Amino acid sequence: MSFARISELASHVGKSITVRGWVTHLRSSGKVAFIVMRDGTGILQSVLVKSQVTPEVWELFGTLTQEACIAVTGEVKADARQPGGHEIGLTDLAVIGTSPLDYPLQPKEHGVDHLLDNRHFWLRTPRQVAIARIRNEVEQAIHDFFYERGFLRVDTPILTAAIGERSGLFATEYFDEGNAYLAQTGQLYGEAAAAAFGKIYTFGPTFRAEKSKTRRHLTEFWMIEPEVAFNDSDDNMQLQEDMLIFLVQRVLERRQAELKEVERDLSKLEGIKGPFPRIDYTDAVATLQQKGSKVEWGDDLGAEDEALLVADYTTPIFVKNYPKEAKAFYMKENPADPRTVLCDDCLAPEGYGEIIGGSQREDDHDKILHRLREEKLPEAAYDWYLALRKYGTFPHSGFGLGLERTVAWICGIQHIRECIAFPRMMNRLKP
RNA sequence: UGGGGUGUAGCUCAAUCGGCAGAGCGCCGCACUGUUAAUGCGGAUGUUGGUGGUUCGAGUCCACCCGCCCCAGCCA
Repeated sequence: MSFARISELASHVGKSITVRGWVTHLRSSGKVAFIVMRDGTGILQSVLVKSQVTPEVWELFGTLTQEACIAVTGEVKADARQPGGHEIGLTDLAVIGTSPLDYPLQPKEHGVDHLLDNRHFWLRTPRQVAIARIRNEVEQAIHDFFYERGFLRVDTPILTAAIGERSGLFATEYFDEGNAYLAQTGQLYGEAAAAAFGKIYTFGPTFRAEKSKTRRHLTEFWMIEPEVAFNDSDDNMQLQEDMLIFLVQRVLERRQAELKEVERDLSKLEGIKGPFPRIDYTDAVATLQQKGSKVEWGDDLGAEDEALLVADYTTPIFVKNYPKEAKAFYMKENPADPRTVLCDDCLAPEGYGEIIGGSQREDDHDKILHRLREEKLPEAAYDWYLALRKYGTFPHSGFGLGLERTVAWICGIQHIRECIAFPRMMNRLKP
């Protein structure tokens, strides 16, 4: 007996083959019956004609339920009516795993709470499969992008001492060392690695114990953080732009079927070309004030302000050189305006908001120590980080790309919880 | 943590002014040889999120609590 995946059926037309998978739909017209099944590579309909199969097979069909795992055997026929272009004329049927009648998901609309409670089953639906494949394409494209450009991937620790961003930390006991914290960023390690390897990137999970309940936040999310020795802030933005264009192009080239499944407006993605506008924070504030915003110089830009700015553009935009107070301690002071730092937020179009935060890093030992103290951060935990500024300090820049936010934008998905297999949110630790 | 919603059958929702708790899907039975969320006919399915209160009478009004959703803040 020879087996095939649904995606491979084109090369088996006219032959008898066995396909294994899970029942998604059952239809019967008395003497003709249909089984629609899924195997992860596609959707396949098999046809049973009562007069052409054994009574045992016909009877077995009657016992099938949604999500039963089955093996169907029969001749592969080309059939233009079918989604995958093929159909099986069933001659034999076997049940690999039965499925009771109380399967929680039906082929119809469900509420999001129910879907999240049943995320382990929700993943089986066509839209979720498409999103997962696009995410996978984006991940692979990121690796390819950096590999082709001579970057080294560095895997940074997940258990850390208290370093990183200012917002909430997840803590756990760590032997005699006191508390360990789940990493909020790999950046500081990335900076150390950049002095060893020149161009590096990290790709890993990060954790924020923020009580955020918005469509753009998860407590556990995946971040990609390149760090490049001798890149200044402008080089940094160029790298971000090149990467985003590369990612969008790759998905357009290789994931047309999945983009169609998630009903993405392709013209929006096809319009993603450089150069992306680079707007100075100070100019952005002036523009926003003209548009009626109450924002004042020195404030961080809120979601409403960001949306107002982005509305004029069809590509991502950079907002650069924010006031020092609004940003992290490690960002380099702007020589042209010391009230500000050399940084950028990359805002995706269509209201998807910030997908990248980047900056040139402060490379002056005394300045960064001063900022550390201003922020009242635990100086001892940063001793090795400060030493990077002592032994061969170097100009360098990097950024953090939020993977789920990027996938949400590329897919046109409203909430990033659908862009990761098992989302972690304030109120979701299961499944 | 604040603001705004919402909670009724397994799921998605309806229930007029406070007056017999309903529909579709799914499920069960029957019919049907080409269905695409098949169709037609028949059937079973309820602690109306919880606790109290008002009332002759509460899914509906009031109070408190709980869950969930959306928005904001925090950020990627």
